[in-house]
Amino acid sequence: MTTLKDIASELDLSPATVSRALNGFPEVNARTKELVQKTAERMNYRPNQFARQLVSGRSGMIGMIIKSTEETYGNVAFFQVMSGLSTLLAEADLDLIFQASKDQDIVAPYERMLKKTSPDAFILMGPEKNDPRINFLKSKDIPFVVHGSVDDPDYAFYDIDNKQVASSVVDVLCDLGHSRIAMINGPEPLSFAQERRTGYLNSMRTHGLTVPDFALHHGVLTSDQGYTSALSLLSERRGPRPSAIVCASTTIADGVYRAAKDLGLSIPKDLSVVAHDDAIPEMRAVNFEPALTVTRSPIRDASAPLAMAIQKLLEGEKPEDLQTIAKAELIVRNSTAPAPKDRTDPW
Amino acid sequence: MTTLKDIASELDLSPATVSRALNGFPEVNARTKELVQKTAERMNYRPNQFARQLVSGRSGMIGMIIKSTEETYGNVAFFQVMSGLSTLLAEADLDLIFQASKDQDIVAPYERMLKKTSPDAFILMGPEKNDPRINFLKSKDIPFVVHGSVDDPDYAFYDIDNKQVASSVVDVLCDLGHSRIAMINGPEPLSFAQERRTGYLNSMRTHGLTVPDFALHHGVLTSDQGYTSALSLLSERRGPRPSAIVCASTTIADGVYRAAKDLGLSIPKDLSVVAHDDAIPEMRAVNFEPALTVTRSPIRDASAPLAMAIQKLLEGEKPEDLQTIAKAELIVRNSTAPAPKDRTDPW
DNA sequence: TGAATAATTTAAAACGTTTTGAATTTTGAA
DNA sequence: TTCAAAATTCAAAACGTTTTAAATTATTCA
Repeated sequence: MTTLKDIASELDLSPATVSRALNGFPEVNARTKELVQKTAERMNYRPNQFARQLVSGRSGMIGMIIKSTEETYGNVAFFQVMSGLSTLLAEADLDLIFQASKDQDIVAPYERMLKKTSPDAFILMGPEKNDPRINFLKSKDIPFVVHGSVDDPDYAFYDIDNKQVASSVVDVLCDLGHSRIAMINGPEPLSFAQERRTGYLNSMRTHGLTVPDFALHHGVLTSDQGYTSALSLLSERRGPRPSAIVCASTTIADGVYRAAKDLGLSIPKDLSVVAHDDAIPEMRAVNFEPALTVTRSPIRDASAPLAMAIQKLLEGEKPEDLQTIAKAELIVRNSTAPAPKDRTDPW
Repeated sequence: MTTLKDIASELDLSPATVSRALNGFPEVNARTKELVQKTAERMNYRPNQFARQLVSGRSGMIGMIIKSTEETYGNVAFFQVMSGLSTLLAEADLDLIFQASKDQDIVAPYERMLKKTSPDAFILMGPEKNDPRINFLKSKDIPFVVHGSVDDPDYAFYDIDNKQVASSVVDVLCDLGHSRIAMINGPEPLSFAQERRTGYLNSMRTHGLTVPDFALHHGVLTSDQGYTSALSLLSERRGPRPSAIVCASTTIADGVYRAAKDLGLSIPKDLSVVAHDDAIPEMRAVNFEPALTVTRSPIRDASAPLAMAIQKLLEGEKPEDLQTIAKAELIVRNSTAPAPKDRTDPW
């Protein structure tokens, strides 16, 4: 291991000058700078990060913690973001520390990581209402960026406009004459699901439509969940069946398609289906039969704004100035059609 | 931030003693030890990891690098291992650094990470024949554990017995009277696929059976890949169709099921199907219709032996002594049956 | 040529631990 | 009591950078 001192004594310079030469400080003579760089190269010098961190107080690491669950969709989505993020951060010489935790106390792994590795910032996924992780990081004054948003946020975040996602879809369906529009939403505690519920309910109300309790389902984003919920919605046990279903994801829509098929219902003749499309590979809305109408916002698009926000935060920018809300794109395909003539009456 | 020195001067001790007291050295007086610990607690002392790393030369981090691709199956599998691993490593106070890389040069991200964060060891997934990453890490003398194995390994690894996976399945099918047994295998360059190919070919030969070129497919582990390959195998364009297909994963099997259905073939009456089951959630072999016969070895089972090997390596144990090969369990369900009477003749 | 100024380099401190080798205190036996 | 041995504590060095404040050298202008 060659050190700064080695180079210094080799060239009869002081470590200070060598340090400055290598870090591109302006006050060092052009000739010496070049000489130092050449020598460092020749002696195969690699700065010791530990020493650097000790004096700078910065680790150059970004923490990312997830609850370890068995839910593939969430993991795939998470992985997409994490992969993109790690690539972008690497360009800024930042590394990602990942931790899956089974801990009941969702703050504990943050404390542990902070003690152990002192990440310079965190990326936090899937915020919930009054999220203790957010409160914790605020109280410790650790910079963080949230994927998602909740509670009138004063922190840095990237999110899609989930209210718009839900309401735009309701608008489209109403224009087609639907009035019994059901929703199979994501997990209740998650903010995106709450936002979409609000958007959905608001838009329904605006159109003068009511929503009975049984028409709004919450659950994990799996095909089976979609199947079960759709079966319950379409069985007519609790009232006339919806003429349209709004799905939280393409996986949910997949289950809805299966249920419709099993019940002998044709999409879109008997039932219109719309979903939000996170653009997870291998669950492509275009490949559905019939092709699925969606609001689309690839989840991997989150990586760039999150990485950007992290870097700006580290440069000292204020969290409030690092909030991004993306609009989702509406793509009408073949899973939506005018409501069946005999089924336009509201609930 | 309270430091060792703060505690020392508070108690009129030397930093050395305080350090030893907190790290449980035996030569420190029991009373002082307790006193120091109490005071550290009271003053909310947190050792500075950077300083610690500087003197110990260890980062306490484990690197994990993956090629960023668009293939969900690979990602889900990877994620399973990584999640389990991070949880287990955390218990040993080790953190996982993750990096997805688009770099053409697959060694480059290792060099970068080594320079930047100096992980104490790496975990390497999906080894290929003559893998340059392995050579690189060996040349730099960095400890590493491989998930998978290749080239008569002299390094630490965890792998399942892939030859056995393939051959046991061929044995079962032969016992059922099958002689035209095709295989839809994983990506050609990956060692597990090569091992399974060898096991499959050997076992076929042992049973006196030949394998025409067109009966052995390589490709990514997706349902669509399974569908396409199965269609080609079952179309009889290149010869009589197989009476049994061996699949590299449950996702492949899913595609095979779809193809059989589309061609009006019944499983297992017309076609037997077997797969290897990594136990990825939401692709459950039991839920197939008919339930899928598999060799089973949950990919998450890799976490524990990998984590263990890492720790032992860091304790100085020799890589050659840290090799684990797990046998897969054969579970016969309803997707296998005796070969159709009129189709027992070999290719 | 000399003074003033600008450009470059330096020595030393700092970051907060761990560890080495020496020094001090305590204990036990004579 | 005294001395050797054991137990405990200490001062200082080491880890390899960055940064501050001072010192040196080079340049410019009169």
